[in-house]
Amino acid sequence: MKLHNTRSRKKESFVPMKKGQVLMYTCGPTVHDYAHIGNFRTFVFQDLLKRWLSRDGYKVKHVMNITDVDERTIERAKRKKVRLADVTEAYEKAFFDDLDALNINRANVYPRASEHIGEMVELSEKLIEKDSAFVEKDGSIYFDITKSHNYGSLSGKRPRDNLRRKTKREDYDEPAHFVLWKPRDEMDGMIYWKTSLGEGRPGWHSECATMALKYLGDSMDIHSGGVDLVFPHHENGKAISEALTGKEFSKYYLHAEHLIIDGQKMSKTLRNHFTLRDILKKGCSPAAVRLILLGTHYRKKLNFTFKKLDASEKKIKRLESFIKMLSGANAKKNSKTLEGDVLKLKRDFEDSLNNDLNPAPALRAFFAFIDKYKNKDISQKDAKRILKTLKELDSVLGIMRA
RNA sequence: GCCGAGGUGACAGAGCGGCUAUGUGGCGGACUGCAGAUCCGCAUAAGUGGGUUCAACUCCCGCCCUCGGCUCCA
Repeated sequence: MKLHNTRSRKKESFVPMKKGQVLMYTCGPTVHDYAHIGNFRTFVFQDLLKRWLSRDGYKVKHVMNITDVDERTIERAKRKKVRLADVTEAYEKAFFDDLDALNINRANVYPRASEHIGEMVELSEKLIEKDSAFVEKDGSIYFDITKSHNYGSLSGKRPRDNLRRKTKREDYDEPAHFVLWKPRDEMDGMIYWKTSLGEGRPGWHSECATMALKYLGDSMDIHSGGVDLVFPHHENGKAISEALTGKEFSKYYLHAEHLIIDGQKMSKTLRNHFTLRDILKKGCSPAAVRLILLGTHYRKKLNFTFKKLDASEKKIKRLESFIKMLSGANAKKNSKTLEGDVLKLKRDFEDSLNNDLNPAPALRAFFAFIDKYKNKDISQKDAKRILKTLKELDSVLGIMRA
């Protein structure tokens, strides 16, 4: 199986650290609001990856964090004048409901940032000890990127490149040290923790490094998220972890391109910012949404349109009516071509997904197979064989109703 | 300034060095009391200039154009 590694910018053969086992960490939602359809593009891609690895015989240990302490969650709680937990618990629940709707398999662990404050404090202290971090006058703790020998190697960015751009402005501050710990701030209201570092709260980048270390150990096989996380989030998480352990943070980095709506970037001002709920309210099936999110290769921008949703809906209906038809199959003769077609379907399906999880040829093979048999008289025996095959492949696609 | 993606028929969107992609829409037909669904058939293609080749939409080079990222972000 080949996967595109962001770090090398090449497709590489996938070989996990330990045979038969995959350790995977994916960046989860910030529970300040309902997750939008673009978030789910990434999560569905990761689900496909996980399902494919599982089918390939790997035992996958998957950790996905829940970011429940950050500017946005705090902002939301302040505006609604409720406790932080009231906001984050509600949206976390909504997130899991949405995962179920899209038939996304659960991770093994969903650690919350708020429950790992102690570990993040410890991490900051260790980094100070190692001289990889420093304390500012106001009590902030920054990671010193000049101490990281390969900072920028994941994203391909050299801090110098930004220097030129930034110097055009006044607020230029180089190098781009990033914050590990923020001292208590008036803006945060009552949200802070009393720790050995003083009162404050953690910075976002500490979170993934800390929880990955705790639940997966010093190194993992796959770290994944949306492209926007390549820099700075994953670059920083990598720098933190590697400064601490001296070991490679992750062997592979997989990043999903963004979803756009009608050719435009999703944004609230353009009023094209959709949550999964918004879309399902229009009456389409969750399976059709999943099929759209699945259908475009993860490294290409996915152009989401309602026209496409209609086409997707029709495809799901075609699949469902075919399955219904199978239950009534009672032809006398068995098909002579079926066995060969099943083998070809499986082979095409596997070749396609083994090639950096390319879904298009796999889906094409899947639906072409259905189209070939939907108008044929099928025996009961053949119907069983067909259904078994479709179900087997759907353990990866997840678009059939159970 | 730096890094990256892409230009295929009305639209969306694949694969492939020679063989009809496919879907939506359109057109013609079948079926149906009408509609819908379904089925059969038809049309429309490869930004631009060169190169490699017996053969290029597919490989190589130049040009044009579009788009994305560069410490809020999946």
